[in-house]
Amino acid sequence: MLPPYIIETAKVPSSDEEKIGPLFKKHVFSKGHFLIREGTICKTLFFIDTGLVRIYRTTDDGNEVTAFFMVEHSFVTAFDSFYKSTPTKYNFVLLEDSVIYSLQQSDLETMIDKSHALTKFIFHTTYELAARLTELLANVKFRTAEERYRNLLRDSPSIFQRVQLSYIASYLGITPETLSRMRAKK
Amino acid sequence: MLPPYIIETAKVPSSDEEKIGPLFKKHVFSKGHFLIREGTICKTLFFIDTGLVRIYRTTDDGNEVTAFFMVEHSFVTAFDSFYKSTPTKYNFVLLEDSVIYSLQQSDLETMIDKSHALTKFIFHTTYELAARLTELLANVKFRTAEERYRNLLRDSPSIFQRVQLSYIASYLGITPETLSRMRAKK
DNA sequence: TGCATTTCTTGATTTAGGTCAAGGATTCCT
DNA sequence: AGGAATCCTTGACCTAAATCAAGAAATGCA
Repeated sequence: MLPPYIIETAKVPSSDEEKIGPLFKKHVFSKGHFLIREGTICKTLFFIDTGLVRIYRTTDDGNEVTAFFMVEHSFVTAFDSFYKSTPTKYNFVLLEDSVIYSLQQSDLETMIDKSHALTKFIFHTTYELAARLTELLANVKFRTAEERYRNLLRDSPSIFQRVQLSYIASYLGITPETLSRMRAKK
Repeated sequence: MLPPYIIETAKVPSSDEEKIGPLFKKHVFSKGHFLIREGTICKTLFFIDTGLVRIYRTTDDGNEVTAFFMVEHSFVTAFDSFYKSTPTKYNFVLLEDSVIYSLQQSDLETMIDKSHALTKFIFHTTYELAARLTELLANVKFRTAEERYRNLLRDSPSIFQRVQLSYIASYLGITPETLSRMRAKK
């Protein structure tokens, strides 16, 4: 079944809905569940209906680096794996109990065939992700740790309620100590 | 006309080619030409057939920050503008004389309709871009300036022949002085 | 409820890379 | 070819944030 949020937002006509609905599967997963594990090949496109996913990788020296967080109403997949069918470097783990929809890569062609509305919508969300990544990149390159922290606090205050600080630190590209110090001064 | 590289790589059947070929326009632009200027709304998807594009933005304090470079055989557009029809923050300028193809956003639907091969290919390249951005982000957050420089030198040595050093410095997220110093030691 | 584990904070010290400044080397233009 | 921009290099100094270390707080679990 197609998630109601997508039907509304992407304005998927009900004629499309009948045809592509069966391609989507609904899942309820608990906190701690891995959607994708590093080293595996990912052939699934996920849609987060409710919940929160942390995407991270492990560095050569064994540290975990949070690449980013994805919240409800986002598509996620391992970009470095999905099309190329190579093992991904990333882990996708749920930080909250979540409702997730999945679409298999093998059904993508059918989806493109049967619903332009959804195809355009996925294009759209992918470009938004690219825009977000580009923004993050500019931030981490040319803003101070303090500015990045203040901006996150301004733009996504709820993340501080939902995610432990060490993950946020590595998302910001700083150490937990530095984050702690910045929080201390008002 | 569809660029030959795409026809081959995306395996676009000649039946599709006839239908979507007319949607693409070929351009020859000189070094220094702006494909996209910040503040404008971008409704065009470009494909770089030959050449090199520098994508940069201007910070609050008036500095230019190179987000990244795109070389031949890449699709480029202002992700923060294309779908949302909001003014982009980025400039796309040619660093070499280039052959560029363009597709108007208004023709995207037709393209999706007429060629699944190309639609899939554009999905594919967009995910590759997202993978690249994610990689860059991890690099800039958790590798030293020196490591980032060495990696770039290893992975894309030709960029040093094609692009001036101050642009490469801001791509790496360092100052020109630091880049110069790193080049000096062997 | 109480113990153990994990997470967060605070302090002292170090360092990578930034800033400022001035001299060379290129490139561009007529 | 010669002068003017622009770009790159080198040096001296400084600062933001990392590292190392140890205690406090929160969370999980029997």
